Amino acid sequence: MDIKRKDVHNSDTPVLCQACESRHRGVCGALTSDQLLQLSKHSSRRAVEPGTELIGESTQIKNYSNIISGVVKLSKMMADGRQQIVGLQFAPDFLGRPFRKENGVTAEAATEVKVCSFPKTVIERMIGEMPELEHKLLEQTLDELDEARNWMLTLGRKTAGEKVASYLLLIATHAFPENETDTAEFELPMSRMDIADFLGLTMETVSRQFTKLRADGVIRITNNRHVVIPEITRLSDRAGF
Amino acid sequence: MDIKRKDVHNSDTPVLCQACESRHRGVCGALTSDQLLQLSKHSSRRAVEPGTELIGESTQIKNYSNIISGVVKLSKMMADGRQQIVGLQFAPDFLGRPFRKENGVTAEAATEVKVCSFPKTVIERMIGEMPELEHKLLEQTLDELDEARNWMLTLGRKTAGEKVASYLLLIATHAFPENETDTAEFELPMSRMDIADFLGLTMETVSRQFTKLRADGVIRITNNRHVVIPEITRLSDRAGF
DNA sequence: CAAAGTCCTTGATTCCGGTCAATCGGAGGG
DNA sequence: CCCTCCGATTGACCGGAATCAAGGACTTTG
Repeated sequence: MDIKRKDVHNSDTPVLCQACESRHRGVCGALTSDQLLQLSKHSSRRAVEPGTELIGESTQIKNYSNIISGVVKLSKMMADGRQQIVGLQFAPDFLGRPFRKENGVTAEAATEVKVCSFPKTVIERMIGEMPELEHKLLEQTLDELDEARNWMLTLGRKTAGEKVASYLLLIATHAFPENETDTAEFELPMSRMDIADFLGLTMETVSRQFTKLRADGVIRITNNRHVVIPEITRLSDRAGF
Repeated sequence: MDIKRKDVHNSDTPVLCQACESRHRGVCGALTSDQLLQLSKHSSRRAVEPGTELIGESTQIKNYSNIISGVVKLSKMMADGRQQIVGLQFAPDFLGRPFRKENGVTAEAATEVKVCSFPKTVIERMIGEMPELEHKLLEQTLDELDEARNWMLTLGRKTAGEKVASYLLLIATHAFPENETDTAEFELPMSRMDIADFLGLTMETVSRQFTKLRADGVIRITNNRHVVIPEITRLSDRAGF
């Protein structure tokens, strides 16, 4: 596993987990600063490169993590290699399946990812002691369930064109949580293959749909990853809602 | 709304909610008998016919329910009428989206359904007071999320044949939670159209796949709804895992 | 029992997206 | 600079599921 030295802290030194102070959706948003300090004694931060497997589908879970930055893809694979990405997680989401030994999905870094991890035992004890923490977890889980169900509509009933438009809107929304203007500009966090695995399509079909959006003047792409959407309402018309 | 008289109780009379005593996954499994009695004062039971809408996609939620018996389908619809069933709920699941005014999906009775409902205000107060209740909710929500993600793999990556086999296995599993033998026999809780909407297919394709399974001797069907699967392992080979 | 209705099945044809294969283009290395 | 590598694009063709259209089985109604 590839760990950048500068981002690694010895897990015995008390480190204030910075991710947990800032935003609303991470596990630690529910904690007081005292509790945070407690947790920090057991936490360790690290940064990993794109492609690094953070959690295996049927490996034992030894620790839970908060995502500090980057995008994590959750995926499932069939015996013959067919793959489906079943969710994306952004900072400051919580990573891990509580109350189970295995978590049923593979978590893999899509971009460079920084995480802040705690041992399973510590976090599960804290859940038992602090109802606010469990409440936070319930809220995130309910949000993830809503997202999963939204995506099921996309997978089951949308055309390739609508799927790609929906994907771009999803990423644009996460890149600019409260965008006022009608223009969006961002880096795609995933390869064409990953996008295909997320949309239940092939790489080639995704590529053709990008080409069509480009030809129609709805989007502009440079370096394969950098996207500009001048009028995002024009794109959402194509997503089919 | 069609309510069978004999199943309706006046919500002012204290009624012990029987659904809540028996099984493990409903909300009330976490409650003591005293708490149950409390809740019963505000609960009302009713039975509805197949097709009855229990919760609208964007209607205000006034109450939450436990499913006592029957199957409830959760679905989403696009502006042009395309529909996707995003989940099935069986007794003793909890029905409703806590902490939100709207719940984003339509809940509709697939079979005859009996539910036990409580006002939103009562249950949300109880959640705040009783951590066990919130824990129960978190566990159900996590299970539903696992199921949703499993189904995303089915929707995105399986063929029509594999989808239908997966559906039959899902229903067989819920009909016989711990089936020892290799034979399964049950009633399909949904029409061909519903199954299609669940699998992201058309009615015709579902029908053809049933015909093929019948021709291959994997299943037997009578009255369109009654299914016998002599060797369920032979079916799961076709589901693709 | 006929008529109508609902749900399901079957057939003929079309078309969207998959498959297979060639090519492009930027990044990096000798 | 050429060469290779890798991801993305493009093209030709194919196939699985959708679409359109009948027809069948069963139930309900008068």
